[in-house]
Amino acid sequence: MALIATGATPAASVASELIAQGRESAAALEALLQGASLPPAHGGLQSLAAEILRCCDRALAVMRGDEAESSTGGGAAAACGVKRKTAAAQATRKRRVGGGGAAPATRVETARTSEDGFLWRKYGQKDIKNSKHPRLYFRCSYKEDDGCKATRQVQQSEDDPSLYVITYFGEHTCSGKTAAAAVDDVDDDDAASSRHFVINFGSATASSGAPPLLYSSDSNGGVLSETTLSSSPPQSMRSPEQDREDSGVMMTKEEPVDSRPASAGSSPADDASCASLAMEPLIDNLNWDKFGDSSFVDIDEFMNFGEIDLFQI
DNA sequence: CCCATTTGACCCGG
DNA sequence: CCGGGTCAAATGGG
Repeated sequence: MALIATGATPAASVASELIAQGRESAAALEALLQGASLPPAHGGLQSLAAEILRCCDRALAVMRGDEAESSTGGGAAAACGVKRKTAAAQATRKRRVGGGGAAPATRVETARTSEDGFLWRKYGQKDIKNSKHPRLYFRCSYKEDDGCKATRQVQQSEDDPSLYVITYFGEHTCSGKTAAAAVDDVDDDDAASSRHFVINFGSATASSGAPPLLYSSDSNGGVLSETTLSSSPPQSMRSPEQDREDSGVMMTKEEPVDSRPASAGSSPADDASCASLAMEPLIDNLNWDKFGDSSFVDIDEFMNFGEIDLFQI
């Protein structure tokens, strides 16, 4: 349950973390490029970003010792299947979001709320045993109708009040609509169909053969779901103010409760598994939209990559 | 009036 | 029985 899956050596952990950060950046870059509605000429840039992303992924996989799996694209699914047992064991609590499927989890620590581009609706809050701060539960806001099973948990870090631990579960099955819709909102739905892009990791992925979204790992079970953040689409709707502070996370209120004795304990609580994902049609394309209107710069505001660490659980 | 959040109850697995 | 996750009625805001 160490924070970092790569428990091997400290150095490895650090390296892994760094790579993860690099991956984040690459993903962000890709997202930006994607969203920038650049002239076709820039397609190369995207591929490049995708390539970097891929390399990071592979590096991470290798460090974890999963290289075999990661390299085997379709294998990912297979690998997952193989690991299924492990996964199943861990994913004891199926009841989670998807009910049926175990969802891969990605844990992210961020200084600020990370705007991942999706709209989340809070559906619960719970005080956790050894945490001073409550854990907030969110699910993809966009219509359960659409059946999007993505959820995420947000909790303020114990030690560092300025950090928030955000754990993502599940995939955004709302692919077609959610993200796009959200983005569209900016203008309104009227524009609906016309303006959303679907990121095509395909090429990158294809080459590696692995679905960009998940990687199976070993017992520790981490599955690295696609980077929640990086990929995050833009979508800034709602009130500007909200976007930033409250942004997806909104700790607006619970935050206040900051001082309280607690021993920490990094609880690995999250259960994740790759299992089901593999089975289902890989959703390799969340819809990303342009970061739109605001311009890339915004991304900085939304997420502070420097402060984000991605962990596999 | 609509809808997201709030908050306590309920449910499930360990 | 406990801890954690989700549901759902009530509430507040826009």
